[in-house]
Amino acid sequence: MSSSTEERRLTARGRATRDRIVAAAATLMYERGVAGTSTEDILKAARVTSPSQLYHYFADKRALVQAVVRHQTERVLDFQRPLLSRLDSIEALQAWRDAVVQAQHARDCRGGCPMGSLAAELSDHDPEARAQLVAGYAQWESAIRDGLRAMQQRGELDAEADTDRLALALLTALQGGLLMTQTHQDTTALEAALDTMIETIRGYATR
Amino acid sequence: MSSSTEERRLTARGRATRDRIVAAAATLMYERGVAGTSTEDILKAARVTSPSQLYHYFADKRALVQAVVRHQTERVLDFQRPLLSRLDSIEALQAWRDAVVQAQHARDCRGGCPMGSLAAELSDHDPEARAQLVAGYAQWESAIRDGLRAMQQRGELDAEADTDRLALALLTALQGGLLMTQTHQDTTALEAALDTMIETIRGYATR
DNA sequence: GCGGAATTAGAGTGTCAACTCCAGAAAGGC
DNA sequence: GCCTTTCTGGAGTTGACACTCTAATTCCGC
Repeated sequence: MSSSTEERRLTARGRATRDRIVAAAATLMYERGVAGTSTEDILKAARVTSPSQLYHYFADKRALVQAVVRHQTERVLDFQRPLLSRLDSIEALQAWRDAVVQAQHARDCRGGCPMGSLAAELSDHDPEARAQLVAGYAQWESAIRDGLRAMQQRGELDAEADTDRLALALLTALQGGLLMTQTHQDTTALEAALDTMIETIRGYATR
Repeated sequence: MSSSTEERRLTARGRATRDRIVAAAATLMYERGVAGTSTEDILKAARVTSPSQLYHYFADKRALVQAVVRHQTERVLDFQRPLLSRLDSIEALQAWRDAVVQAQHARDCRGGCPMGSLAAELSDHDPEARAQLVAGYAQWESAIRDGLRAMQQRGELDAEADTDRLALALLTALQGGLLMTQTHQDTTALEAALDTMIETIRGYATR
């Protein structure tokens, strides 16, 4: 009973195949949705020969899905944190915006947010997955908030700016923008949403 | 070959059962997702006794899904348009915001946006459904834009306010807010996103 | 090296979902 | 009324998918 899901003792090889399964599942579920990817396809993609291996590491598909949620949360935060941790100006905020927009183009505007697509599919029917996603969003939100607060403490932002609310609004606009990017297959909505949010934040700039 | 999907001649009874099928499918797919609802469940909910009836009106499940997309788009716009068409002040904009937030509470913050959930699930793999959704969002966006322009023409909004961009940003923030509402099971993110957007718009108010 | 645990193999099972077929009942058109 | 088309009923088919079982193999600590 180490972490939330008790992980039995894993040998190096065991961990490797477990990781391969999660990574393959994450990729496929991102591309085809959770319901749209079969365990068989996952095994094939992970170069694993037998279903018994999957069920050796996971109780059932739901448990695997939860591991995928954790995996994707980690990936997103690993991408976001370095950009957000050094927010020291409106320009840095715009650099973050540009990086996000560019990341969408890099994947041809398909797939949306790795967390957001899981959220849309799972929130209503998988309480554990939902809880994981809420926790992930909380981390993301606080990374943004920390960035804004850093700006504020540097004196770039007015002291009365509500960084909590702005961070949440920014994250929310981003989620909407990523969904719209996926549907429209272009980033104009994402750009409009982020730019308008940044415009509001700029309104609090001390200049 | 009348409309996009050729509709054969339908008798009154035929149209009635077809409508019942679409309505039942829409409800179930909204609650359980498209992949999560079986044709069998749809038939049961629509009080239709045989699968042959479903396949009499729809070529396959995909075709039914597209009808559901149209159905939901219409429902959303029917709810939104009356609120948006009489935007004549910042207060009216806030009334719209309140109505949207309240609608989420009315459904216990579950389900998200009827169009957004379909968009997340279908955009990447059903081009026809995606096209329908893009068209639906365009209508929604222009309803918002018309409202903002009306405010502008009344002199409530500065002439240099970019209503096109603001409308798109508002819709995008709303989509993100509805997704976050679904995941968090509360409306704080939705409120933060919409309020921040409205704050920006207020910045253009001539007062 | 040896004992026990972790890992892998692969065939198999039961269920369920999408879809089909054919025949019978209702309903218009004239 | 009759003839054509629409609509409905219900049994059936096919495939896929999540998951199981038993047994073999590898690994690790000692």
